[in-house]
Amino acid sequence: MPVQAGRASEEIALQVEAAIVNGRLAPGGRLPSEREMQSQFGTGRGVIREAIKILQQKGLLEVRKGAKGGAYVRQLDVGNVSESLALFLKQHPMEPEKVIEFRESLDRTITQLAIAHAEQAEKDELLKEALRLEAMLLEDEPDLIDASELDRQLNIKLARMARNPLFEWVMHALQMGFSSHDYALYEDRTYRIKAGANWSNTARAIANGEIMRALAYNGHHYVLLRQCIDEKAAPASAPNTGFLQEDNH
Amino acid sequence: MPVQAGRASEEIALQVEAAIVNGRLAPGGRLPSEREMQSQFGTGRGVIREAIKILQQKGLLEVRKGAKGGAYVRQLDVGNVSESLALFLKQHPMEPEKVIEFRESLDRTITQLAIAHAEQAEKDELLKEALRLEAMLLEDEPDLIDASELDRQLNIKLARMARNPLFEWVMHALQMGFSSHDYALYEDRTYRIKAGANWSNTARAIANGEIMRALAYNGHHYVLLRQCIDEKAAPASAPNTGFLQEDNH
DNA sequence: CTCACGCTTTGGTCGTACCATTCTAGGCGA
DNA sequence: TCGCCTAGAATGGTACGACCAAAGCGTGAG
Repeated sequence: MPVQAGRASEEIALQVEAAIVNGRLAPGGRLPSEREMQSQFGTGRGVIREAIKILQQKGLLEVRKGAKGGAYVRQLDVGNVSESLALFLKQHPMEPEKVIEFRESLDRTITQLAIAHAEQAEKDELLKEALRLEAMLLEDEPDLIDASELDRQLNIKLARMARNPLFEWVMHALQMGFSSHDYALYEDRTYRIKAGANWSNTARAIANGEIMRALAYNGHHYVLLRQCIDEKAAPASAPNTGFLQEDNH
Repeated sequence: MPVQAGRASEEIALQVEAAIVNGRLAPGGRLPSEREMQSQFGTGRGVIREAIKILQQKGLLEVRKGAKGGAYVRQLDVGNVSESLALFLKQHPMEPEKVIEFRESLDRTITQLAIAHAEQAEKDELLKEALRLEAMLLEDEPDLIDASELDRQLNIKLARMARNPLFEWVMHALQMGFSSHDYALYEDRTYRIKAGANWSNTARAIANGEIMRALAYNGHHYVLLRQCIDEKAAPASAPNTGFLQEDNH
């Protein structure tokens, strides 16, 4: 059990991670207390704490304090992966066109899969939410924060309807990485009205199982998006700022 | 600067992360030594170390010891995202069909973009490598490790030719997450020969700018993949195992 | 029977000391 | 003068010990 390699904390983290991945430590299970592990591994407590911090950051552990506290094994969710990708995207700003290109490709497949795999109830639900978004965007002074949040949820919902976790994951990550960007676009009144109408048209086509029509509306969404961006880019010539501008604490 | 919130280390980690993402700390830059930060933040050294461990795990920092050592800001690379995804996939095993579905969709777009955007030299290079892979897979006792590595590189190369980093990154992440699977498939002699031939056909079509032909071969790849997986899933009992074994050349 | 208090467990933080590694500068020898 | 080599400084890595804060649990008073 005891270790003496270069970085003891990472070694311990690897051992515990292996135990978790191999199922020897099931989700919900609890690791020994730090002081116990300290003596089990024959190391100082700081090392144990650092190992736990590593696994906590990976999303494998959840730490609670107090009696009956300790490190509990957690079930990973897409949030961790999305967060990782989002962080990466923040460090690698890229032209909006590239993001659009990617999302457009993704969206086409998702739409088709959703039509094929999702329950009718889900499709109706999607339509209902889309109509709600459209109504929201038609108001004189819409709450843009709420609207873009709903937009995000619609995208996630649609991705989930594709019944393939990978699409859901990537869409989730993209939403996290570029949320601020989407928000800015809705400030253009013309765009938001057209986009809202287009969302409900898309959702209606999906609900009716009209694949080609859904894809057409889907494509139209990206036409609108590109038009809007081209207009915004025309006056000022700052191509790739915008993602890093948010400076909150 | 000093903090007193619940988890001091996470608070500090957030502050430093914000500084990095906002560009106040450029990649290659160096953070103060632990003992300096200890006094700057008015906290114990353990807290500083844990904060650094968090950012190190996120891939934002690289720590070197000795004189001129310390925490250096790192440029994130896809490796971190891939690692995160791989871990997630380990805890959430999903049907190969879902992965294939996703990759197939991605591959179609990548192929089209690559034909449209890549230089002719790159396309020729791709073809050359594909031919090398095909020759490799035709050997009696091919080195499957090398072959699957080359396969991975081909996929990455093609993704890079699409001139959109997002495709490259996602493809990279997928390759890392499923490397073991790919390797196993090449053990099937029939599959690896057909797949090798198909790779060079695809690359040739791309080099010639024949979009539809390239997409056809691309689709064929996934037909082969699904056949191979289906056979492995349903061993010996299938009535047609016999004639699928014979080679086609 | 209920509620509050205090005890126990356990993570969170601080401080110090010492070790291991790495770079640097200055001295010593050829 | 040039080059190697060693001593020292800077810095992360580890250990130990102490105390604080939160959270659960049990017991005793009302």
